[in-house]
Amino acid sequence: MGIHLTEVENAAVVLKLLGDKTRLMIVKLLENNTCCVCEFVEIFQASQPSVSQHLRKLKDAGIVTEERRGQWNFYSLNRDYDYYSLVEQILKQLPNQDHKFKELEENGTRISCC
Amino acid sequence: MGIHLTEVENAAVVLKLLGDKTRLMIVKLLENNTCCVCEFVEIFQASQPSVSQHLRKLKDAGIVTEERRGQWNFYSLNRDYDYYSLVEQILKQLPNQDHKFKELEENGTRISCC
DNA sequence: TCAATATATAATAATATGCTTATATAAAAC
DNA sequence: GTTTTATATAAGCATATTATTATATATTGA
Repeated sequence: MGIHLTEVENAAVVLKLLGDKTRLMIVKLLENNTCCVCEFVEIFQASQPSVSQHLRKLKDAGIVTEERRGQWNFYSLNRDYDYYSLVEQILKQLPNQDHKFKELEENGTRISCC
Repeated sequence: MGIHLTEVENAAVVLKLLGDKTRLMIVKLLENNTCCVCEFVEIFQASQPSVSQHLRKLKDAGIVTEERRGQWNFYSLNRDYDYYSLVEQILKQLPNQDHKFKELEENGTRISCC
């Protein structure tokens, strides 16, 4: 988080990052899961670069962490993040989205990596 | 809130609105106070139209309410707002900012209306 | 009625954002 | 080693956002 910013300003940065439907859904899905890029591409029916760019913003901010496993990059919620409690409280207000993963499986579109 | 939007999408709209340091501070200050525009102009050292435009966005979304009293427009947090619990939880994560009002009084810059 | 005060609104310009397309990288499979 | 798969990055463009400047409105008080 930038130097010289107040707590409120830092929080505003976090909220702005979560103030995008794709990123907010990514973070909500990561609440209970570790996912690789391909799953998000399927779930959002979005382009790979678009998803990748959203993930990079979240990673650069420290909200999520990235872990390379072979060909795949797995993303997780960073529970050591300075503003994790803010993120946590926001996620608690949102309905569970884990059915998205089941839909992928049912459609047979769940990529084998994940 | 727009039609056809999911709960997560609606929440993203709220977070985007609060993802601006000026608007987030406005809403935090309104947590315990009812304020008119001139106070915000003083506190933020911002232009009157800038503050007015931020307040309009918050009002249009339903996050705050506006009440005309004579020449002045007083703004309050809308506790009947659909996503008030989300707003409330976010504000709980932020440090109290009521000292801002005391600073105005001490500087003698607190406008008489408020 | 006229001037002052408080505020809203409109127009504009600068900047930021998010997507697409194209390309680069890196690991795995053959 | 060449191809395939998964992903990242870069460039470009369209749109959105925010501040400024100028102006309009509405209330108050002389």
